[in-house]
Parts: sequence; structure tokens; C-alpha cells
Amino acid sequence: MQDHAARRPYHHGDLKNALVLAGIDILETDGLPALSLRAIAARVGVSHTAPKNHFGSLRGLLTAIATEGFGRHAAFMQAGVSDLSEPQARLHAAMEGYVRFARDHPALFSLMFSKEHCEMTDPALRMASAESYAVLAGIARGLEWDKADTPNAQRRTELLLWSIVHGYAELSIAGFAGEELPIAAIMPDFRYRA
Amino acid sequence: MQDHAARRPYHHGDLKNALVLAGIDILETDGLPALSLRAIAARVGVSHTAPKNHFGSLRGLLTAIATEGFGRHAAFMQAGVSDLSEPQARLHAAMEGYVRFARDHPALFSLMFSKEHCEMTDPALRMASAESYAVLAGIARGLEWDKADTPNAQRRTELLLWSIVHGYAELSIAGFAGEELPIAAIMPDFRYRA
DNA sequence: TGTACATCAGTGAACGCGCGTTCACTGATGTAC
DNA sequence: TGTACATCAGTGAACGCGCGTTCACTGATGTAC
Repeated sequence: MQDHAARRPYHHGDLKNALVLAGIDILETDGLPALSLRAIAARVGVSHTAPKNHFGSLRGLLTAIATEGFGRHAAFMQAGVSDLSEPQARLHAAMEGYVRFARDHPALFSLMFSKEHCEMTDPALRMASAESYAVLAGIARGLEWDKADTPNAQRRTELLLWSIVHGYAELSIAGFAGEELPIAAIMPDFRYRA
Repeated sequence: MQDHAARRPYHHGDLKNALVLAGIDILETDGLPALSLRAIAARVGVSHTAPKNHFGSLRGLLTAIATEGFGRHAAFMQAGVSDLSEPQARLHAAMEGYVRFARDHPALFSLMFSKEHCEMTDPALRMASAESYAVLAGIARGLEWDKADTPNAQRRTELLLWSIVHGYAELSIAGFAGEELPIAAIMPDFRYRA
């Protein structure tokens, strides 16, 4: 007993991080409805009131989990892209990463876009989601399409790409997309300049 | 008191329908988390165990609500289309209806695509969602695009259109789509045959 | 180097709440004869 | 036309459960002097 006490000191040391990781763990295993302050704290082995010191409330903790989610999401997109140089291949790889993340981590992905659970105005969350968006937008830069001469063409192109990949991911999760085609199979033929 | 009893007979008469409508009402007002058996029954003015006779469980009732949602969703798409004859205009009108429905009824829209809450294998739900999909697919039929010669070109075209409109709707609800552009503003230039 | 004190991190019991379900019931309706 | 009976629709009290929050607390750490 004394030994256990010695091994587990009163202060955790990195509770904030541990709670976020435990939360993601629960999401993967049991889904969003299982994500409560008590369940997360229990998984870390800590009193269920401890999270309050770091996150204020359940909503705060969920927001932090979503923020971490956006980081991983961006990494999924980057992963397939690094080796490629051809613009269209890079775009498709990033989009494929987007969809793969959603399929592999549906509960986390849902949380990331849920106003219901997350504080969308949170600065850290906004920054993380913006960085994730920037991966796609960065690759899309220089993309040429039919309406390139309309105002805000670039922003609109990005929004189109984002809609396609996000919609496909959501439909895929919900079970409406049928067999799991690579996203390249449904992409229109964008052309690149030069 | 006697009067009230006389006015409100023991049997409701159309409780099944009334519960679905009450549920939608609560969704519009207070959102998905507020949607409980007790809340829905209370709104109709009935014991909270009464829904069990018609729907078996909360999940059954939510599935029925989503089914009704798909019906309304289809109506939103149809609404703008009827007056138009030009194919591209019809397509854009249907898609605009799709997005407008999501923006006007975000909680109901979310429920409709939530495995978490609905029994996606329910026959009535499947039929309703298929009918909704058919509105878009019907208009898309005959649409010509760059990959028209690949296998399953039609299905892929439909899936692309659905992804665009669904993704744009979701991003719009989540607050990521910025100012509310009509969807035509981000659509690529499909061409129609003949 | 030591002491006092403020601050921070985590505890654990208690709270009230709303939830879905179970249960034995009652009122109303339909149907067989 | 009437009677018996089965079935259906709705009641309301009670249940146990997990939830987030509050509260007074304690153990550990840092800092001023």
C-alpha cells in the first residue's frame, strides 16, 4: 500500500494532457455519449472534480479534445502529401487523408465540428482548425478552374474542395456513401496552372 | 374540471403523429440534447410512458422524427425546382433547398444523419432518405462531366453532388462557411447534354 | 539556510436533477357470438 | 340487441443510474524575507 502511494504521487504532473488523451481514448472505444467528466477522470485514475482545475468545465475539456483532434486531422492530411510533387496527386492525397481520418476516428471527427459540445470561439480551437484548413488551402493554391475570373475565386475554390471532402467524409461516416471509393474517384478534373 | 376531462378524452386519437411533431418542435426550440421521452410526452400533455406503446423506445421515436425530417428535406429541395426548366438552374435550386433546410433546421438535420440517435436500418427511414436522395439524383441524371466515360459515372456524379451540397450544409451549420454564399457560387461548371 | 505563508492541484462526500424503464393499474374500444 | 371478453392506449408512482457541481478539506509546491 505504502508502495502504491509512493508510486502515485499526489500531484499528477501532466494531468491536463492525460485528460485529453483519456478523453480521446474513450471516444475511440465508446463514442461521444460516453464522454463524461467522471469517465475521463476515472480513466486517468483521478477524482472527477480534478479536471475543473484545468478546464473549468466539461465543455472546456471537450474543446481541448477537439483541438487535439484538429492537430491529428492535419497530420493525416500531411502524411500522404509529403512524398508527392504533382499538384493534383498532392491534392487528392490530402483529401484522402481527410476522409481516412474521419473514417478511422468518427467520434472524434464528429466532436470537432459540433457546436453542441465545443466552444467554437475558443482561440486554441480556432487556431487548430485554421491550421488544418490551411493544409488543404495551401495545396489548392494555384488550382485553376472554370470560374477563376470571378471575385474571390480562390476562397470559393477552397470552399468547394472543403465541401466535397467534408461532405464525403460525413456521408461515409453516416453510412450513406456505399462502398469506400477513394475520393479521387468522385473528384472533378481540376487543372493546375503551369 | 369535469369540462377539461370531457375535452381531453382518455385516448389521444393521433398520439403517434403528435409525438413526432412535438419532437420536431423541441428540436427547433431547444436542440438535440433537450430531446427526451419525458420532454416530448410533456409537450403533448401525455404520460411519459405513453410513447412506448407506439415507438418502443426513445430511439424508435427519434428514428420516426428523422424520417419525417427527410420528408420535409425533400420538400425543401422540390420547392425551388418546380418552376424551372433549365437543367443547371434546377440543379442549383435543389441544392440551394438542401442547404436552406440545414440552415433553417440544424438540429433536425443533424439528427437525420446521426447513427448515434437513429436506427439507420429502419425501413421507413431508409425509404424516406432514399426519396430525398432521389430528388437530387433525378435532376442530376443526364448531367455531363469530365469523367462520363468511367465506370459508374452516374453514381459517382451523384455522389459528388451530394458530397458538395452536404459538406457545404454541414460547414455552414458549424459556422465554418463564412458569409452565406448561394451554393451556385462554389459549384463547378457542369455541362448538360443536349 | 530556514521559516512562514500563499497558492496551486487533487480529494471525496454530498447535493439535486433528469433520465429511461418497470410495474400494476384503469379507461376505452373492438369483436365474437 | 346485448353481453362477455380480449386487446389496446394511457396512467402515475417508484426504481436505480450517472451526471455536473458544490463544498470544506488536505497534500504539495513555490516564494518572500
